[in-house]
Amino acid sequence: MYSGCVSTAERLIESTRELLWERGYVGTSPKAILERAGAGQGSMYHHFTGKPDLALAAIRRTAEELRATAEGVLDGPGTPYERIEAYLLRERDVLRGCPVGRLTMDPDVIADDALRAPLDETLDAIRERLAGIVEEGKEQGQFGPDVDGEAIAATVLATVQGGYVLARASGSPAAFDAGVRGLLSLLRPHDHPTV
Amino acid sequence: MYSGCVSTAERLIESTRELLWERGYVGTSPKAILERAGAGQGSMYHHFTGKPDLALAAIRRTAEELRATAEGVLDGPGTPYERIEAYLLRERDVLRGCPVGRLTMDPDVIADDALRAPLDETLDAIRERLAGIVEEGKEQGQFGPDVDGEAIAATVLATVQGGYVLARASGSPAAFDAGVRGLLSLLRPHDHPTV
DNA sequence: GTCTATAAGTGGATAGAC
DNA sequence: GTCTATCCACTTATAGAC
Repeated sequence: MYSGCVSTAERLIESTRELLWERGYVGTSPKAILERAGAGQGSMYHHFTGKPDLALAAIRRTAEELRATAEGVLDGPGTPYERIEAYLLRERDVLRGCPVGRLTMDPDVIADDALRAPLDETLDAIRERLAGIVEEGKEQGQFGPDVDGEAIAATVLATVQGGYVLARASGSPAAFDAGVRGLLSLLRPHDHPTV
Repeated sequence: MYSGCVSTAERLIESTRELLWERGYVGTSPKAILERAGAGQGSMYHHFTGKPDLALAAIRRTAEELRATAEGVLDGPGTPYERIEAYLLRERDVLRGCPVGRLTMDPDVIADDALRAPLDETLDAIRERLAGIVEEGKEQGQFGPDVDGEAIAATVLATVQGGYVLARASGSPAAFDAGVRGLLSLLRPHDHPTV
């Protein structure tokens, strides 16, 4: 049960965030949220219009938080390669999966544009930021002149999201780490033949 | 509603496979399965002990089918690079996601070793097959001597699984295609500096 | 084998007391 | 604002008729 010296609405949102991460949207009931938040039915329907409304608030916050974390690493110090490496190697609770990515497998989230929007915006923003870094690396000669920033950015993000899938299937973070290691070996700067 | 000239048990399994793909395990109710299969409660509990038992049969079949499809492409003709390319470019209904991969986000599947096992076995088999192909490519000089087959295999599989995530978030297959394109550009054979 | 009937519990939401 | 009571449909399963 979520506890802390905060408002009921706040506790409801935080409880929902936890449950959405653990069980997804379909797997999360108002009852479970209320139990964890230590609140009654009335509180929830006073602050929110219903489950979708509360979930929207929770998803928005989770998406913003993930975006801030990712951009914090990507805007850090180092060469373009080093920043992508830092992003790929940053500490993650791999077996929990990505709190944003996992929601894309939720039919009720994907069916609702309002619920899907925060996922799209966050993943897209990270992708754009990665693409810019790759282009930077190209200009500096760290990556070959023939690489496509947008494409590589999608590959990097997909490797992370897919790494979670492989890890959860096997019950071990090893597959995630292997995928990241493989990608880094492919990205690692070496002499580029001038097209 | 699923129809066809087959046994009731068969229709139940096929209906479950469809629903598990569309809505996951938590989002699939016996009632929905029975409606689609055109069967009554009694039929289901006659052939299976309950929802988990029926889901297990469905998941096993889906996992085997995916494995056969993937290995069919990977064991096809062509150089190692071409076979990996064929795997990455094979026709997919991208926005539906991977029928196996999506189940890894289902808490009740991951919590049950019997339900999780088929996912693990299938993804692991594809990974092993990919790793072997990369090693083959190394021997033939198509890939550099420093690449790690196991790691690259995980990267390839993760890019596919993560591509589904990005595509579903954006509501378009474009991100999947971009990720694959980026990966292929990184894998494409070129002159390798001898370590 | 397949059907309907039944049942205890949950899902999601409303009403009204305090 | 928060609580409890109430509601109806759904979930999962069992019982027993045909």
